[in-house]
Amino acid sequence: MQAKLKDIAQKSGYSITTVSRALAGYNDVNQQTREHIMQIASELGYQPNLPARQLRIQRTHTVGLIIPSYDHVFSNEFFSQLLLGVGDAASLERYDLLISTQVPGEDEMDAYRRMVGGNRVDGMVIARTRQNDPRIEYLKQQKRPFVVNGRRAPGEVSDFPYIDMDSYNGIQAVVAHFASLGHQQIGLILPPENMAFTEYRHQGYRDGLRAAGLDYRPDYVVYGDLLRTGGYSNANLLLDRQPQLTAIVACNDLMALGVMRALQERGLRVGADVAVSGYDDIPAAEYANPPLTTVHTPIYEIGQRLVRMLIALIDDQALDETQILLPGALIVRESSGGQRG
Amino acid sequence: MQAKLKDIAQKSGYSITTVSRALAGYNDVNQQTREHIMQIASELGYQPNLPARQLRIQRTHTVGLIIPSYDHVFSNEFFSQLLLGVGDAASLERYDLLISTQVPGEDEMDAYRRMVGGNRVDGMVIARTRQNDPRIEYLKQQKRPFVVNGRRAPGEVSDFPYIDMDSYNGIQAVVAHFASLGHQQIGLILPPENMAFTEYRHQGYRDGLRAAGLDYRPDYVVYGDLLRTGGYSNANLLLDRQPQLTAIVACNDLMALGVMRALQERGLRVGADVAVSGYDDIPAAEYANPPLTTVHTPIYEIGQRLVRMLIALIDDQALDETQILLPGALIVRESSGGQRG
DNA sequence: TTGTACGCGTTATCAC
DNA sequence: GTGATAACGCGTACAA
Repeated sequence: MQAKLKDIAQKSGYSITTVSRALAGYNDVNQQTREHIMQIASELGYQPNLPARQLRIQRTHTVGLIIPSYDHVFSNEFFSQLLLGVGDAASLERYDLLISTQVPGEDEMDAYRRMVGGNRVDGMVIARTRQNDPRIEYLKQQKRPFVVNGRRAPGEVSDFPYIDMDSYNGIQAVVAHFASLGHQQIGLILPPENMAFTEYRHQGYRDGLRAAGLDYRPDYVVYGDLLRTGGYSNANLLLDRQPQLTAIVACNDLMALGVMRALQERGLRVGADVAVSGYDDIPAAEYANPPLTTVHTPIYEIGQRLVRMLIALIDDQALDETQILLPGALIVRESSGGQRG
Repeated sequence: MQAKLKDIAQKSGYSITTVSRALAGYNDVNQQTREHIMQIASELGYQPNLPARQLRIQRTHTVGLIIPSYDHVFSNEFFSQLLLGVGDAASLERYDLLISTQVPGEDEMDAYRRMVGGNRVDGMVIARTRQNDPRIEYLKQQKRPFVVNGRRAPGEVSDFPYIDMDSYNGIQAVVAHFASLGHQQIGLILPPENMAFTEYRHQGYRDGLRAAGLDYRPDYVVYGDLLRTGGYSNANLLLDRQPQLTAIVACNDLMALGVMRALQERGLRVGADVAVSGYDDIPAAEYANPPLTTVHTPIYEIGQRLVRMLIALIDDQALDETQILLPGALIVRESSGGQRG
């Protein structure tokens, strides 16, 4: 049997109220009384019953995060980093983290309704926004605190707190880098079309080419799936049709690794024959062979900052910044190759 | 304002009791009444208040998992896979997952006391057992359901439900494989000394050598940290002192990737000059250059099965198996090289 | 400084 | 079939 306030009250001779206040640190309780009570509490191994407390104070001290099912497949690295950032920052504020992985068959919104509508969390972290994201509508309508990793697609209004990476800039920097090495035929493997950030990257590519005086060619551009296998198959697709390409910009590191594998199977040297870049800078990028040029994305830090924003919102504190765009840093490694002849 | 039973009761004209029973699917309520009530509930967007329900029925429908702080650093892949397995299986049973990442300063057990003692979860999943693990003692003493990934170290009694991989066998298979290729000087990079599975792997190595008629040499063995950097530095350490080594067995893939990097920096060809193997078979292993020989470990599946075991325990069902040892499968790839001259 | 009384929203027991 | 009523464990206004 678990010890509860009542047990401590009986054993100490004080009322439940006094015990509650003593343990909660109220200063209107006699010092000796408090010590006595705390002594007994620790003897009994007292732990407050959290559901009861939550019901009473209407607060859970918990933030929620739902992992969409399609994320099981790709970008594990992304989610595990985000999760650790979110989890660490939450722990520091003594918040817990409630996770639900959405099961494939189920309506995505059910998980949100249970967590939010069921009062299991004080606020939500949303990741991987898509175009017309229904989760955001729901949370706005419920008037529950939430923060988002990723803004909406270009053209849509992002009227909510978010932290996003400036992937327009990131891809632009990659293209400028390749152009400065003398590349003129630069292919692009985009994320899936319905992801919010896809068009930003597409535009970054376009404008990067223009800034370098190069033409945009639609047949140099394909949509991938953010997986290694997607990089592999799309690189083959691209090279079958456009063998003149000397550089391939992949929109994440996993796809870039797949691209490298495809090149190597074709007997092409990564870097020397075809330059390759990724995006995200996951640990595997540095350890790839050759090491992968990429854009560093501070996912862990984004997770941390998101939670701090969220907790501030929950506590009704004013936020200094509610919409943050983080620049990515270009990391040049050997997969860039050298200056072109 | 959130709709509660009371609101539905008022609007429908029935009592809270009847509303509760109608929504819970009791069959002692009139069919028309039920439909009427369900209609109103959906109009009001009713969602049951979970903390209240939890308090009342003394069940949370939640399983807990605590991520130790040292795991932030290494083996992300391990934890993200485990987490997804746990999360998916939990979702299928309509359980949620409460995560706490232990903050570095805090006493590890505090997180467990809050989760378990605070009645936030019905049971716990424990991962990465260490020698003399205090978490297991605590949960046994609390008489709370729990399942463990990993048994205790050799010599200790594992009197609790677990699923572990048979890493004794796995490493033995690797050594046998290398020996069959003609290797006679085989180095080993172990996990940290205090991890429960370290000694199993050590013994697998020892017995694998003996089975192949090779001598065990303590100076061929070092302890790593399961990180890429640990593999890198330990490979250099090993090769500085024992340049005659022709094969290095690393106890996880990350370290193996670090070993490969060290070899390549020394101008040695992975496979041809020095064979390398890892353990776990994370996705990066297949995509390494050259692809990495390793032992496949079904972490995702282990996570799933652990949760199913745990939920069975919570529901007081009898388990057919409570202690499961899964064999690992040797995956031979190019980092093995070929037959030795 | 301490105690009494009440309510958070739900489910379960019992009577009608 | 349906409805009062109590209880889960806690926090807090108010009174003493």
